[in-house]
Amino acid sequence: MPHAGPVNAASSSASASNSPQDNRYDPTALEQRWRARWKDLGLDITETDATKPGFFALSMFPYPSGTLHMGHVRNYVITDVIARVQRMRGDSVLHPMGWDAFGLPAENAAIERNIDPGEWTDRNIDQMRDQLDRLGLSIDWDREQATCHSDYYRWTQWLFLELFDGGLAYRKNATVNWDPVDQTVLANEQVDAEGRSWRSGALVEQRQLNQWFLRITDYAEALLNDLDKLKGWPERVRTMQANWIGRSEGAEITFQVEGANQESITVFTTRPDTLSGASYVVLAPEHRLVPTLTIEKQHSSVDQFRKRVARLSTIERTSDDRPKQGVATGACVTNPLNGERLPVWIADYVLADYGTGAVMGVPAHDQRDIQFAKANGLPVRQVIDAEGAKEAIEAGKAWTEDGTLINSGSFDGQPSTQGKAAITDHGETAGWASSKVTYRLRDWLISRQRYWGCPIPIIHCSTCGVVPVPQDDLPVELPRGIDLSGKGGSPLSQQTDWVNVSCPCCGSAAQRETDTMDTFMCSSWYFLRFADPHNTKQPFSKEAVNRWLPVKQYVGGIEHAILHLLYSRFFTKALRDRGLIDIDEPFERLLTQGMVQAVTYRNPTTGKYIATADVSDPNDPVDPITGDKLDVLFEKMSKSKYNGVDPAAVIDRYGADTARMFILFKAPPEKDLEWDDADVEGQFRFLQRLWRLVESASSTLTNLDKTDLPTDLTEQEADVRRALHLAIDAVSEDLDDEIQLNTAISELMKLSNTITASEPDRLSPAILQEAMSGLIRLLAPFAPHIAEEFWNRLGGSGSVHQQSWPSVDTSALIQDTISIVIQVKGKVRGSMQVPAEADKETLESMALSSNVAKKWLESAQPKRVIVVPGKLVNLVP
RNA sequence: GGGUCGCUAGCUCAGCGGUAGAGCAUCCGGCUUUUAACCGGCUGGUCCUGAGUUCGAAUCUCAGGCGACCCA
Repeated sequence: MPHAGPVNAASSSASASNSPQDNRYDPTALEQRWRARWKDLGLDITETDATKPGFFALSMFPYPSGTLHMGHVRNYVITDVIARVQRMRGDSVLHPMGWDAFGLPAENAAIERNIDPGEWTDRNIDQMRDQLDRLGLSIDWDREQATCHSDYYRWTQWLFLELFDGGLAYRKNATVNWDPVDQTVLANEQVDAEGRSWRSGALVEQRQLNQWFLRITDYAEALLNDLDKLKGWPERVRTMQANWIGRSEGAEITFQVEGANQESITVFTTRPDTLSGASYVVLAPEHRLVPTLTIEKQHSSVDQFRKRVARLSTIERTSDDRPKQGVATGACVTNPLNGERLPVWIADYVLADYGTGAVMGVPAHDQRDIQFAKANGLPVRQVIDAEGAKEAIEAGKAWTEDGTLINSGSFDGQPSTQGKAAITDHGETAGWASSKVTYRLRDWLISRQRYWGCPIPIIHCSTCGVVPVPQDDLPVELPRGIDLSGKGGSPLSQQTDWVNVSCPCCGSAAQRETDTMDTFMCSSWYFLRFADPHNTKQPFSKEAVNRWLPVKQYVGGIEHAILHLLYSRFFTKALRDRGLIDIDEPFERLLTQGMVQAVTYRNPTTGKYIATADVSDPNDPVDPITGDKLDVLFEKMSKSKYNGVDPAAVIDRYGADTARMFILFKAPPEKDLEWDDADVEGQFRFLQRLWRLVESASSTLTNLDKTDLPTDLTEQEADVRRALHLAIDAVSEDLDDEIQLNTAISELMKLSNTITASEPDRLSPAILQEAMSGLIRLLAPFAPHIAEEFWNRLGGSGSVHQQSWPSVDTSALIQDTISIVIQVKGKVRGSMQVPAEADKETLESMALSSNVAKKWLESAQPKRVIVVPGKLVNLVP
């Protein structure tokens, strides 16, 4: 902040009652006072009145890092406005908060500073709860949950066992993503497009390990199809999920391997219509047949190649702009359609766990195949013809569009779209093909080789095998007070006292599972627990879930478009199939809020960021050391870019209401928001203007009770009423469907401008009462503290937050006389005042006799007159 | 390469066939011992470009440009 704040700290002795001498806006004292009052009144406690409609407003719960940042503030304030409005609209609102409290930062803090991760986390939770509280969020803290507390995670374990019982949790040996920095495996969703860990940013390696998975692929079809039901979700999130699931229709085709052994290779292809154009078959280097098929002479080059590929990430292997590499195995197969001999290669761009781990190479009609064929001297044969196809292929570009089959024997002349089914059917009859649907989605790898997570409730017994911990023995508590090094395998495996148990089945010596669960497991069901937070018999009752779920409005960051949102949808469907709940989608409406950004200064030569404080002239920023001109950018707030703004500092200076108003006004919720100190000041000034308006109104008003409106309104009074009801209409509109909190606030500004301009002391008390009562109620969800103060100063009864949302009186919108535009040939040339109910004929004759017509038509009769009642008259000469 | 979204005042955004609008900033004045704060007022627009539809286009259509995001 560049200069001292405007807040007068000396007047903080205000009491909860109206005090006339207290005429400065002092947010700090005022906000504390009202929050204490609300707490006493229990305003934020969830109503249990089952006759009211239930409304579940939920923010994505945070990781308790200990410090609240602006992104959190934006997230929770948006949800809070929605929750408060919905309460005023008469719903019973559930607005809870919790902590996604397992995870690596706690463990790393423990390793670096020798602090117990549990204590560290609890301390952070206390700090963050205090910080959140200062924002004036109407959160029901009685329902708070922390995923790292055993009264929560015992139910995470219980649900794991449910999934295990249903065959949805299983263990397998697989090639998995290994994060070398965090020393643990990761799910596919947790590796970004560049092959980096979503948390540590480290390049992920591949390892062969025995791990726990959840069978999310069983739900691939349902997760894809039900996206259509999610009308309240942003289109792009649905598209991202659909792409991630990656359904593709095609066929499996079996090629017989030549020679003595009876082996065959099955490939998956989405283009069975191009089978005649196959000029080779490629196996993933990891494919199980590679050792058997490779001929003697090729052994060493194949082995070398396999070792080299093992070091590459999936991204590196499949990226389009990288040359495709491979080696021949020396084996050959027969094309079942035309009997041709095709060589078998292995190549980096074929992945073992996608499809069958083998593909047919059709260079003319697949871009990666043509690159591979060109690099390795393999033939290219066109089998689909269309305008421009031949030329494209000759230019080295695969023709992937539809066309007509050629060079395909009896299938020649068929459209390729029909050819797909025709060739698959033919192969099905002959026994070498079958139609098949595959997905890009893989099963969810949930094992983590870390300490601070939910223990997987499994016991390994040498006689009984994998044995679930009996549900009555839950929770399997994490051992506390252990030594964490951060090196070498799962920390739990070194806790011999904890690991060694007797088998629940046979009683012989056995060992606990020492991996913990992916923290996304904990967050995949927390919304259900909020419905029934204190249940000690089960994770939640069906009745409670039916009362509150699905979440009516979910608010959070776009970064979870796939991760958390896909996992939670899967959990919901799996738990429904286990009979535990009745809903099949957890989140009815989703709002993905944009980032909070702030200005950064970067030296384009060195690439280094310069702190704002070190930039002497923001209009001409130069590097204080090198003197280079700096680039000015807006980027997400972060420590490394020196552009973070601490919410606590803003609240200290301006109060929570200003912070809320700013963050809501500055950009629509879905868009990125650029922090600007000047605009924060602007919001503070707006609240001060309201303060003065209330001051001046208080001389007229002694209470806000509704009284009868006068029958004859002055023009000014009619204007005020119209402004009020227009504002009610506009703000209400902004809260439905597409949530536009920024424009809602600008409507409040317009309304307050109109009331102020009309000189409140000249309005009759009933008009002023209606206007002020309406304005304050509209303001209440956005700036809850100051609105409460206003409500009380003007003698309103009870709390403003217990009032009903104002409703529109359409009669107030009607005007006696309105302004009508006169156009000549579509150009606006003037206007006239007419009675609101004037009909077309009247309007036409009035327009024709107007000065405007005389001036622009020059006494000529117009050929055509277009009259739009209430809007305009257009004279066309 | 494909898809989605966007381009309106210096900035952030409304408006989505019928007179281009808010907030902030700028500028000028008032108040003030000064600074800050506050008050009042005025500016400010090829609505990205081009073509089309229409009596009339920021708004609808097409083409292009630029930018963001997602996918390949």
